[in-house]
Amino acid sequence: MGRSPCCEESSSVKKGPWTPEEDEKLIEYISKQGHGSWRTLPKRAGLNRCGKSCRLRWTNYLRPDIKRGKFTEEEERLIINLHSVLGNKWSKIAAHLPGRTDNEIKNYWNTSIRKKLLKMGIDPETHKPRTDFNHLMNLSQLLGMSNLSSAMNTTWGNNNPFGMPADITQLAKIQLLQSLLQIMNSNSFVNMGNPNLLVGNPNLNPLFLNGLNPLQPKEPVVLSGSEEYANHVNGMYSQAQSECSQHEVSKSCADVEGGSNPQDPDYNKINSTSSLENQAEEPLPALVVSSPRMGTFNQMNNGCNMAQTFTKSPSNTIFDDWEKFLEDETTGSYWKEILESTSASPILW
DNA sequence: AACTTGATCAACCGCCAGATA
DNA sequence: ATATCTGGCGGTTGATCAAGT
Repeated sequence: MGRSPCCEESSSVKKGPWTPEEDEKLIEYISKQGHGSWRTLPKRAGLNRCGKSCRLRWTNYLRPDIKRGKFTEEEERLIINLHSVLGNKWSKIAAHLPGRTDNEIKNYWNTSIRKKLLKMGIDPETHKPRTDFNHLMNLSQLLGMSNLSSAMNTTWGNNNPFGMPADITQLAKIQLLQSLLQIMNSNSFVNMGNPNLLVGNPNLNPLFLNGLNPLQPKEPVVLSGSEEYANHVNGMYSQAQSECSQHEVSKSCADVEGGSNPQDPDYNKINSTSSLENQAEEPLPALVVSSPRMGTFNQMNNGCNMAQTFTKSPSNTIFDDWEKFLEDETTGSYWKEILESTSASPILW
């Protein structure tokens, strides 16, 4: 069976933006008669529109309880939170945000949140760190440019036409580090569940959480762009996890469309061990950089043959960038210090 | 001022599942 | 049991606007 037409085949119903007059007609009709059958509504209301179009206009725009304006931080957090549990079930997510429509939430996700998460190296579909090589290659190329830029600076000084802002360079380095570690995490090289990893070793402390720039220790980090958002999202995730442990998500999800419903396909997912609760067992790595270890790095390199799977960037692989990065005089001493001190401490990962 | 680019969002399209004949 | 209808949903498109060049 093919798709059934939502409107009379013969009718030349109007499409496109609604006029104020049409809105008025629709509001007046529904407020007096209720919508009844959407299919027959347009005729009854004197509208030359498809029933589907009327329903959409009403539910997404004209309904009296629609909330307008920017999404609040609280709403944004809730959306990310719910999306991690429900996925692209916009209507179910919308059920938790009074006055917000599924369409609005979907748009907001696609235009804003999704991009922010991607920028942060988080896969918006899985809510886990991205490990795709394209992302790494982009960082690698950025890093390559920064290396070139440094070289040019050395040669040309302030007249370097390829000069890149220092914070961009550092951001690229940070993100590259983060991505590499995320790959290691996803390949079980790192036991992120081990609290010692982040807490036990002072050098392995989350590098951003203490507000210090790992590349320039003792200097406060000037948060801008994605770093700022990283902290923001970090907050969201940690709060989401804590809320989840307080059953907020389970509770709110169970309330979807009139309460906990064991027949709801999402019921088990939501009410048993929710994915967020699973994350509590297998917590999401914080959006921070742990310090690198050459031992593990080699292990990764050998164990996965990852370097072989990389296509070479025009100048080098990310491992070459890594090497350059570690050799970089401006950052080298700090990282060498970390490497030395961590190699002396028990292997945590 | 003109043009380009990117972001936003209302609206449409097509599929699906449940209801009904 | 099957065909058809209907409402709902998620994905996508395109118009509009703002910011940048």
